[in-house]
This record gives sequence, structure tokens and C-alpha cells, in this order.
Amino acid sequence: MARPQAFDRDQALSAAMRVFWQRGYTASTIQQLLADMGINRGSLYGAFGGKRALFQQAMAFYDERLMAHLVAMLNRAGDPLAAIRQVFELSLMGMPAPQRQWGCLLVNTVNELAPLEPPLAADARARLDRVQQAFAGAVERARDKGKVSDAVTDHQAAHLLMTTMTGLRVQAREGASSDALRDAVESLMRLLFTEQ
Amino acid sequence: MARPQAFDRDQALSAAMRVFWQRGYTASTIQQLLADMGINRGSLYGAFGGKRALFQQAMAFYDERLMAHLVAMLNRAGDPLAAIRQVFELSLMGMPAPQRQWGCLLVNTVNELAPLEPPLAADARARLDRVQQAFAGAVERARDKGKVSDAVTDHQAAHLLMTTMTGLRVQAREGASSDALRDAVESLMRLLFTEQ
DNA sequence: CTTGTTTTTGACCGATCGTTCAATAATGGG
DNA sequence: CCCATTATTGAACGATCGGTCAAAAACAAG
Repeated sequence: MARPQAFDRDQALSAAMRVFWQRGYTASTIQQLLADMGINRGSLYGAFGGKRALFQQAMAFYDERLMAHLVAMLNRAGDPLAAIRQVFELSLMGMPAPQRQWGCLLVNTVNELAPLEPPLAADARARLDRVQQAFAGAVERARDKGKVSDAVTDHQAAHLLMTTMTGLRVQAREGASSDALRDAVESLMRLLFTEQ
Repeated sequence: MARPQAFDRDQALSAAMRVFWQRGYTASTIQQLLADMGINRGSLYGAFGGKRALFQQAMAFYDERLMAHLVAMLNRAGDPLAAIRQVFELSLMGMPAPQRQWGCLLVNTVNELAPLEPPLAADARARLDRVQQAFAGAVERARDKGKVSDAVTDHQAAHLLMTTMTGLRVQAREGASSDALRDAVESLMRLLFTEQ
């Protein structure tokens, strides 16, 4: 009954996500977004609403397609320590070199937009909180097996894991090697958990 | 022999630093900088060269006036663990609420400019490395007193301290409370060091 | 084929970006 | 007092920003 959309919405959103991820919100221009998404101005405003609305949808896309995997991994039954290691591996060391330098869209967003666009930063923060809660669940299951240091509570351990993940993602953004990142993760794991 | 500068250079630079610190490089406009510095366009370009050059000088200013204190504190003889605690206290929990949310200019810069202005990001990174080296020195002195967990090397401990500091500064930027930050620091200290 | 509806296209908008520059003002040396 | 020199002032520049909109194009229903 009407002209159909000529572009793949998910693919366009994925392209927009990558632009925002790499360059941040402010430095991503409509022109660049259009070029990478392969659409033109009118289509962007018609289908996504504008730069700000597009960014929100790109963040949701990032959360659903990338972060959700990590949360599911932590929530799954099975060795919680292995799950924690795998989360770091997948989201940091295991990423291909160019993408690794993009860091984490949510961390980047909190850092860039906290003073400029509090609602968007709060959105990113809420999504990151879900990861921390998943960490806490995994730590709790590890505690049941007597594998967690008694120097910290479950919540503290999860907070420390999250803080380290955040810190490492900043380091990844400026080109830290996989080995350097892995070394830090292993150090923290040794301190937090008693492998047996 | 010529007209003297009407403004205080250090004060203007300090104002510029605060603008960049809070808003980031891209989102800081010349207009806003002029307003906060209390000078006008020609003076800014005459005395500082331009936005990019001004930013470099603001970063150096930040490093000399704020970070240098922390490095000196870590290098000073005396209880190294107390020095480490004090560094976190001064640079995170102890900061007044508005300033605490600015995070750290160097961390913010690495995160924002790594993909946009690699030279500026590398500059920030180099300055952060000096802090990590100071951490390593303090850890080494603590090791001599038998206070460091043997699960990690000095370098690993320093890296972990630096990573945590970075992660906490991102959390501070989005409004984490002093107590939450202090709790994380204490957790890490308990894991890394054996107080006696 | 005609018509109604939606998408696409690209020109265009005012606002703001960082930067330049000519005119004016203020100083110290002679 | 006068002049060489530098700082201040603010208008103006081209470029680019995010956003709008009318015309053209592509479909489905009748």
C-alpha cells in the first residue's frame, strides 16, 4: 500500500552503533552516520527521529546484541569462575584489534555524556548495572563452592570486577595489548578467588 | 615597551582546564572557554594559539598542579600503604561533589580522543603512566615490609591499582557516592595488602 | 492503469563551529 | 611627548553542524 523501506533497519542501526562506539556521540556527525549507514538524510530522520533518538536506539542495540550475551553467560549454571573469565575474554582480550580499541559503548557514553546529556548517561549506567548484578550472581555461586576470598563480600567482589572491567576498557581504548589486559584479569582473579 | 597582558595567564589556563575537564574536548566551545576564562577571542589565539594548543597546555597544567601532588605523595618515604590510600582519597572520595563528577581530565581525554586525536590521547596516556610507575614504587616499598600479597608481582599490583583508579573515576563521573568509592578501594587494599 | 500512501532524494535552513584580522588601546624607551 | 610594539576588541569569514521540507519515486489496493 506504500513504498517499502529500501534499507535493512538492523544493518543500518548496527552501522550507526559502530560509528557512535568508535567516535563518541558529539564527534559523530550526521554526515558520517549517513555514509556508514548507507542511507540519506530524510530516511534517517524518518526512520530514527534524529541524532539523539538514533543514539538511544544504537545503545539499546549494543546492549541487546553484545552485552546480553555476557549477562546470560554469567547467569548460566556451570563454573562461575570460568564464566567470569570468559566474559573478560569475550569483551576485551578476544576482540579483534580495531574493535578492541573502541572500548565499550556504554562506558564511553557514561564518560562522555554524564555532564552533557544526563538522561543518556543514566541509560548507559543502568545497562552497565545489569552486568554488575550478573557478576554478583556468579560470585554468589562461587562463594557457595568456597572459592571466594573472605576478605570481601559478594557485592564488593562484583563491584571490583566491574570496576576492573571498566578500567581495562579504557586501557583497551588506547591500544593496550591483549596480554596486558589478560595479565590484569588473572591478577584480580587470583586475589579474589581460591582456585582448587 | 609594549602593552602588557591584562589577564592572569595561570588563572585563565585554570579556567580553561576546568571547562575541558568537565565537558571534554569536542564539546568545549571557544565561546564557553572565552566566557569562563574572562578573555576574548583575539587574546586566546594570541596567547594560547587555538583550541587544540590550549587543550595541550590545560592538560600540562592539570598534570603539574594536580597529578604531580599524587606522584610526589607516592614517592615520598613513609608508610606506602597510607600514601596509596591518601592518593585515592585526595583524587576521588575527598573531592567536593561537583568536581568529583568531572572524573579525571587525563582518563577522560584518553577515552574521548584515542580515536579522534591520537597524539593528544598519547600525551594523556604518558602522564597517566607516571602515576602507575609511582604506584609501582610504593608497592615495592610495601613489599619490602612484607605487606604485599604474594599472589601478584609489584607490577601487577600497580597495574591493578591504576586500573581500579581509572574504573572508579568513570564511576565518579556519573555520580557514585564517596562511600561507594571508598568501599571499593578498601576491598582492593584488603586483597592486595596484609595490614599488620 | 489509477490512486493513495510512504520512502527516497537532495537542496536548503538558521545556528554555531573554530579561526582570522583590521582597528583601537595601552604601555615603556628614547 | 612620541613612537615602536604588543594586547585587546569585536566584526566577519568560510565551513560545518543538526534538522526540515517539497518534489520525485516506488509500491499495494481497487
